[in-house]
Amino acid sequence: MLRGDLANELARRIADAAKEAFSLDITLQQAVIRPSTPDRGADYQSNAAFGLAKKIGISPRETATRITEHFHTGDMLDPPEVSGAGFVNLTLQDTWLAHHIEALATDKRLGTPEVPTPQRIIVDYSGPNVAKEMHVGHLRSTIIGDSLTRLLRFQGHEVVPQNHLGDWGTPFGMLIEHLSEKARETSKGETGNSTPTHSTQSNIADLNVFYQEARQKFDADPEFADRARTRVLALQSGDQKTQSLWKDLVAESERHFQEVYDLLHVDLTPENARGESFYNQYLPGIVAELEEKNLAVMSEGAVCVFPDGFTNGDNTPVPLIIRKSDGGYTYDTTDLGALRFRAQKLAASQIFYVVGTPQRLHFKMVFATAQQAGWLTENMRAEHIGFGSVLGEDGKILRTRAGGSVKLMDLLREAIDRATVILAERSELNAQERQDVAHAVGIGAVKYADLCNDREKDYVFSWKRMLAMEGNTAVYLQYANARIKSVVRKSNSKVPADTSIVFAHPAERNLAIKLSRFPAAIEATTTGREPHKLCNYLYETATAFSGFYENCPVLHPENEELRASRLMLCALTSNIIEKGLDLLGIEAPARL
RNA sequence: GCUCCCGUAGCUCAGCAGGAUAGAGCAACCGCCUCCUAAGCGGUAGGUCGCAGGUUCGAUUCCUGCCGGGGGCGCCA
Repeated sequence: MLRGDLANELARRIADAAKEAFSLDITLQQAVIRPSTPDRGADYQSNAAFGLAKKIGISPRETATRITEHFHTGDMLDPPEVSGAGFVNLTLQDTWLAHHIEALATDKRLGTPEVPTPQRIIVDYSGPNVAKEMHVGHLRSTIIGDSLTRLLRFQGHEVVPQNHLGDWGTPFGMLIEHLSEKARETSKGETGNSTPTHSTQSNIADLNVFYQEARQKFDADPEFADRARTRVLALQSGDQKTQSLWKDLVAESERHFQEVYDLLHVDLTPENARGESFYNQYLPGIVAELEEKNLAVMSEGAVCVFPDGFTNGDNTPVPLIIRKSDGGYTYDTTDLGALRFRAQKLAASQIFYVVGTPQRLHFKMVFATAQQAGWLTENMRAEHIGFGSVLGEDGKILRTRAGGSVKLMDLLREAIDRATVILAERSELNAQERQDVAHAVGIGAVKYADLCNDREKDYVFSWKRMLAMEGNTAVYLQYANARIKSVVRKSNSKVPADTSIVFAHPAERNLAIKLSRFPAAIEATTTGREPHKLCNYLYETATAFSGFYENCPVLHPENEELRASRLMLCALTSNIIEKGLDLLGIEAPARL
């Protein structure tokens, strides 16, 4: 078997042995294959005997022994050994492992199988607000969503990213009114001969300042507030002048978003953007359909859905308000509209929402409602991929010293600046080359620090740790890869395809085992939508490489066979690290 | 009040379809550059896995309760 998790093959053999020994059919799960705990002299172990022993009525140890007696090693494994209370230790044969590595070295997919039935999957991520600068609150959604998109595509799925922009709602009345006034002031101040250029760009140099100005006016000036409210109505009723100003606002914001995405190397474009406003056209229909299906009812003047299974302890049902008593719609309605659109018009079979965990209840209720309405089915699933908050070193939500939200642009620039300083201290590259590398290192550090923690938990943002010269960081991986690249460069030779892998030192075999587990890492990462598992795998692999690098001279070994073998290990390791980093959305410079 | 999540080394985190002596990285201490990038490697020290019960041959992992922290809960999105 070239592609797939080796553990599956081992599980099959354990299952076969169990069948022969006890005439029992067990699943691959029940074979309980795990990578063996280190320093126990085995590559994998099966813990199947413990579960089986009870059914059969003999001791786990005896069960394990019977399994080993019927186990077919083929040329893949050494004879299995029983150990402890009933563990079956499995060790790959060196020659088999060597041939396997040789095959992986020439496999484009590095042993990773494509999914048998590709699906169209919507991934909803990033979702910044128009007329506001992107801030750390958007960081995780953007980074995790991007990585998931890459992972799913690598598996062979068709991914349709959707950037659900916050481009609608009552604040837009005040923003548009403010924009309108600023435009008037500017044109008054300009001299007659100046070309009446499209003025919005200069008017909104800083989106946050712009928003704050509008808010201040709204709070301080009742007449302005009135005009703002009128604007909301004008916007909703499609007033042309108002619509045009709104579009300017959206366009200007999208330019800003694009800058951030470019800096992050996140492949989101305006084509992926469908703002909340897009779904306005469907909202009355959503309410009507839910009423028709007897899912929506009037309650305290509002139209509500009370999906099954959501009560507030005292058995009062929890509502999804889909039309307010004033006739307006809420994000409950919009999310239902977006979901129906994605399921029906975009014909997705899965919809992933990469949104923070505080929204968990909301999505549960939206999905439950969509199920009752028939928009979601067995073959049309939605999944909330929640994530925790970014905390400051004080353990509270990350903020600036002034207490404001941290602008994403500032944060990313600082990451690059800090990387630049570090490179200046120790890089072998010239100033010109260092620029690109500083970008890769700085942005990589931010992304990796985010992705390497359990997605659902909060994590503490620390420059010191993420840009640390040592430890489990993006730089460590990038550095390991750069060293490999350097060796390969200096070898001045291509690795011949007919190279034989030989294990002369334990570090080589140790590395080989890690390399063979790339498919398992991808599998675990995608099924759980947990990028940190890929991070952990890459870190372990890079560590294994460091051990190899310390102990195994590549360019000047004892003989030519070793040189070729080691170069092949180098090349494969580099390919895996680069592919892994790529799936995390992180660049791997050839030199540091 | 109801509800969800979290609590593992001094710090930051893995591990948790129950399984062998609980792993990393920082920080501390001790070593290793006439040799492929020392942003590296090896070693020492550091843990009642919040507390108490329960299920089990076996629990950091599953269940219950408690303590501590955070989030969410009808007209913001």
